[in-house]
Amino acid sequence: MTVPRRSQLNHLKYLTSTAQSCFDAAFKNTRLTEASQFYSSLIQQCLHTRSLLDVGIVQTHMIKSGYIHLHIGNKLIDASLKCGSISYARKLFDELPNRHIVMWNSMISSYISHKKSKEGIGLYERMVLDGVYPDEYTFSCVFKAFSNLGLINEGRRAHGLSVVLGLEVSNVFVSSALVDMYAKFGRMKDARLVSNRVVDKDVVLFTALIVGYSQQGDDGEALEVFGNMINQGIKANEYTFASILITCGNLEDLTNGKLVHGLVIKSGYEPAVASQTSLLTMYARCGLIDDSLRIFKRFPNPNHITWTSLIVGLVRNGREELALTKFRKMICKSIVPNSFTLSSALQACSNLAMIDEGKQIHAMVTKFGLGRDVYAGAALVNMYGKCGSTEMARSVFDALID
DNA sequence: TTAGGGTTAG
Repeated sequence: MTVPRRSQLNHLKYLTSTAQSCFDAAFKNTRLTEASQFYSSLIQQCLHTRSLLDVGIVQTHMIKSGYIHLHIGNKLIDASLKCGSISYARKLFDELPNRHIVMWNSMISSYISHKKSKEGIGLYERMVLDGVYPDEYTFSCVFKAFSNLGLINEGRRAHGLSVVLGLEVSNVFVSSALVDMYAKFGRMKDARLVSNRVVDKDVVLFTALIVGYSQQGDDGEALEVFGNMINQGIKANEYTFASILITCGNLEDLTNGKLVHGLVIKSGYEPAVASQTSLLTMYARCGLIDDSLRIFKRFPNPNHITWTSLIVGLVRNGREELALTKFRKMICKSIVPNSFTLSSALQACSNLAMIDEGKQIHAMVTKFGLGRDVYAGAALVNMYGKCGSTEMARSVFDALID
């Protein structure tokens, strides 16, 4: 049997609907290794077409011809995931009598990366109950799911298992995922303990630690960690620079902010959107709003985060009128504002006591489904209160706590 | 077979 080409998948579709039995008879005469090669090639074609329908056709044919083999079954699951259907992959996964660790990991990580942390953890727990040992790939994705779901005790239990299996600090992917989990739970002491035990630290581990300290309000420690990283000869990347610039901004530390800006240019990360946005925020926080405006002008296509960063920076620096001009311009460009953007625009209205503009933004809050958002709600209450409309402030407040 | 970690706006 020759290796099938694109046309053979079409041919298989044709056979499936018309002369299935003739093809099956011919197929059964071939040897198993050839069948494996045949199906592998067909699945490969499904990956090119990214069509779940094709995966289904191949699967149906495999079942009908009696050729279901673990190796091929795994390939089918992989193809279904790559075609974007977790539910179809899960159906195949549940039907397989023996599952390879790779497939457990593929299923779990697909759930978690598609914001289905609960399902991912459910499968992880079933894997452990089934006596399948999680490996470094399993741990590198499940810790994120525990922090997404706020399950600290379960996360700590999984951490314990990774220690027992000798994977806690021997694999930096596992360690950095652990550091990130503890940081998200606000447990920086635990994050630091894990990090200290890692021999081969890398940029991701350091970045997770820096972000953790910064988000817990310990920007001084974040800056110190960054210094340690540089001293150890580990190069910062786009993610690290974006984070450390925010740290400098929080500290209103223009000296270090400019020093980092120099490093960003030297490292070639200046064009990166996150670096630019963080630079803009750092300068705004340090009171150099004109530098922020200059950086903003260089953006060819600013996204909603960039626009919002500028608006927030302008309001912070007492440039509310320009903030509202930029806000209107952003809306004209059909960039959808979110809770961050709208609450900042409302802050500008509040400072300027512009109730009519505030009312228009109130309508947008409702239009974009943020009527129950606490930040937008608080900004509305504040705006109506400052503009002397206590009745409206009260009504928004009551709707919020209802 | 082939699967994995960290950024930017309150």
